[in-house]
Amino acid sequence: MSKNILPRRFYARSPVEVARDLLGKVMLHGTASGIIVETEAYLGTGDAAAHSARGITPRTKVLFGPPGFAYVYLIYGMHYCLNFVTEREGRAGCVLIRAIQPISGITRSCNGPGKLTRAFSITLAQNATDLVNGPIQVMKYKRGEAFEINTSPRIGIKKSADLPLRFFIAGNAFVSNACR
DNA sequence: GCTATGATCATA
DNA sequence: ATGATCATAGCA
Repeated sequence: MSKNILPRRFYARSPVEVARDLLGKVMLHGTASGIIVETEAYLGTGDAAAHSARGITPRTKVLFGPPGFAYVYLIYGMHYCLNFVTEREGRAGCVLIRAIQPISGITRSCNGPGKLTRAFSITLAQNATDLVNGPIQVMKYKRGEAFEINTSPRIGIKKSADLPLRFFIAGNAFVSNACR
């Protein structure tokens, strides 16, 4: 039941590659599961919008650690955001999970970064947990159908807002409301 | 120690 | 357009 979990080398690449390849994959936490339909890449270098842009701090150190770990933080005092750490140890870079299409165990909508963490009961307690061997699991979707990937600028940031680092499944109804 | 500030969302 | 609400970072 856990043979399809993505290996650590899946995450040991650039955030852009991982963000694209994450679309259509399944995320599981507790009884909740769903298909990742929208992501954003945050680069380790040259990306002023990334939390890692100003170096290692207590909060961002996991971003500089080995790939395949969760980075969770609280934003606006009320919402948690879930990221997957990419790149080899020593290099920052991560992928923000923005929207998920429910499969099971979901009682609230997940079309937005703050909403999906609430629907999946993800909090700071899951920060720095292992995606390969931990409470949050990411795996291939067996019956995955073909889909088109669209890109756009990232949402809700001020710096580097021009970069097309947001990826989402074209036409998917569960993509967050902002510019579909 | 103190203060400003968000990778958001719901409401109006 | 605005308010809710707090961990983090930057500065004194």
